[in-house]
Amino acid sequence: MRDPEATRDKILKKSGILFNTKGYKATSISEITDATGFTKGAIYRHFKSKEELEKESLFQLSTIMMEELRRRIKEELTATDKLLAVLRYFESYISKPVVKGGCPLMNAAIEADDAHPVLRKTALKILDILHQSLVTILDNGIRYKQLKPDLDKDHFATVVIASLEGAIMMSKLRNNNVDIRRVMKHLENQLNDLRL
Amino acid sequence: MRDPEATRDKILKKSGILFNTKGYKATSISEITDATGFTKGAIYRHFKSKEELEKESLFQLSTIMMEELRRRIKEELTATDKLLAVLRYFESYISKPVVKGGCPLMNAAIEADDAHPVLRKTALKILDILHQSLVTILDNGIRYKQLKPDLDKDHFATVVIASLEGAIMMSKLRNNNVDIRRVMKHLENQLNDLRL
DNA sequence: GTTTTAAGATACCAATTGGTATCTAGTGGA
DNA sequence: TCCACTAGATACCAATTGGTATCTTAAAAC
Repeated sequence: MRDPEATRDKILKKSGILFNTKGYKATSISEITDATGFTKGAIYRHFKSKEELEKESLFQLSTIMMEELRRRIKEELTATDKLLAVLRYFESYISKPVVKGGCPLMNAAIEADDAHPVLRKTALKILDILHQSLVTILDNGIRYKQLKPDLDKDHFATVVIASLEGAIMMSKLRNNNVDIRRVMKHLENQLNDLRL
Repeated sequence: MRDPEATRDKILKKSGILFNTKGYKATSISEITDATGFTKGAIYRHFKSKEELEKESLFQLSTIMMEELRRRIKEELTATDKLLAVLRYFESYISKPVVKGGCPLMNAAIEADDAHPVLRKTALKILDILHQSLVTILDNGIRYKQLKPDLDKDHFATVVIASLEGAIMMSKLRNNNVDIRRVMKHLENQLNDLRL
């Protein structure tokens, strides 16, 4: 009956959804006990404070997100197709999100200020990983003569991440995918200009 | 000594800063009394609930933001220069923000979910106003033969807003203006492609 | 100068917050 | 089979939350 690992997982999973939809500060321990069916005792056995639970949850959310993203990237063979897969993945954030409540990176980044150094550091790490994944794809694209050798990888990666994140915010607010589609189309055009 | 209008203004101004930096839910009434020097009695005389204060604060923040933006747009004569002024304005969000804590639109949009319909509605309104300002500039640019007549105004406006908002998030998180600069350069290039 | 109005201070409220100490009971090892 | 361990439940804590009722006092109206 008892399965401490499963308990921990369930707490992480349910709290992750709550944190990502309602916000970290705005989610209380009692909401997590309601969602999981466990009591405070169980939560504080597995996590030493709410702050630690927030950090672990965010890390888990970003892991889910990045794993799914990597999976989709791997499925494609050329740099162009891999980048298109990234665009499609971000669009799916609106229509059928892998994690509910929008992009965990964005949510944590907005909520994290100087008073939440733990969230901020974790968000920074996610952003770096995401940026690096894009740079790697671009790098390989150049190496295998699929993309123009003189393209500015960091520049392009930043533009892609910024516009996709902004578009997710807009589409979530407007509750449709018009904005994310427009941005996708724009990035597709940019990408075409980079092809050899 | 007593000046109810000034009291209201001070409450709005100070709470606006707090809401925009710490978040709406995360800012308590007592923090606002500390920041303003007024008591709860004063606050609840001028605002019937915290939710109403949040709405009024956000509205005031967006008004400040849009007024400054319009001022800068008006200073320029051509559509291109007006759009460049918009880009420069968003960059100033990082270096010397008109309102502390990042873009009020983004902050409210991220925090607002189904549980905060008031914030959400206000954020939607701000987004629409911002979008419309850009469209108007583009429209005039076409009318006065400064921009290509076949450009997709809504498309371009969406791309500009999305990438700038995303870039602000990234630059605020990284605590530098590398990202916003990259995005600005990108948008400047886009803009050049639209010129006649 | 007195009265009326309302701005803002004070004192309270129940509910909720994150956190802890203690207790109960399920489980693996001997 | 019994023991030791620990997962998780229960019961508590002080502090804080948003909100309200009441009181005081500054200022406008007469």
